Amino acid sequence: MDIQLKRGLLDVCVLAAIKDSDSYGYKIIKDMKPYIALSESTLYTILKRLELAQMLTVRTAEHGGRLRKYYRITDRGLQRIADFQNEWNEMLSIYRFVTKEDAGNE
Amino acid sequence: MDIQLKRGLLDVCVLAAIKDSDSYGYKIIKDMKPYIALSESTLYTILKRLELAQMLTVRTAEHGGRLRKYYRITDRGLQRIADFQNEWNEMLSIYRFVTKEDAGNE
DNA sequence: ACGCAATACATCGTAACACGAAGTATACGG
DNA sequence: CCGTATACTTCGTGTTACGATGTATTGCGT
Repeated sequence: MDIQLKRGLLDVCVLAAIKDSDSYGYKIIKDMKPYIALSESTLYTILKRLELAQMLTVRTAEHGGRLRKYYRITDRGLQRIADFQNEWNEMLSIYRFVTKEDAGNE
Repeated sequence: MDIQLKRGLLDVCVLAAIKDSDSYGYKIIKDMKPYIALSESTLYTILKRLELAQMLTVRTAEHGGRLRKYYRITDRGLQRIADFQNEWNEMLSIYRFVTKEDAGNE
């Protein structure tokens, strides 16, 4: 998928990936992979950005003798997902603009 | 609309704006405005990029004693629009991933 | 015991890109 | 003659996705 198109989707996708239950970096990448692939460096950048925007909180916990960072979505993060649904409607209107046939063309 | 979300849409929108008949900068901006707003500096950057990618051709013509650059879409540009329809399907699947309710939540 | 893949997170430099600001120049209405 | 619309251009900046690279631990096969 085109990298430019991904840009607006990635943040929301990461939020969606932790929406139902806390998750951590490696798992988020795996969960998102079937829908949208992203590299580790990208993910951790996004997670930091979302934390800064207070759309998620971080908690460090031990798992199998190793430290993991668990991410939990906040109300603000949930709101971001809700906002995305509105943006989707705008995108739909743009989609129709792009794909509309010339009048009298068919 | 979120700037990141716009990024993947702008190129295709500009192509769509000149698809049915040749157009020029100022008019393209006006035609797109109801769907997606963009500044002049952005538009001319995009037009240059699309020309480089051979998705449109440029022709300078006089109009009312003033020079105008008219842009015409090429086959490659039309193909880009067709490709966008496939990308849209990918986006739809991402949209469903983002907005799906937790199983057993309702 | 040793190596190697998988797990897990972090940092750095780069290139693409949208935008505001500012500039240039002409047409036209009041 | 002045302001607004038209029309295109250039420059600097901030955001961002990514590859490359590094660090460290677990667990499995042999």
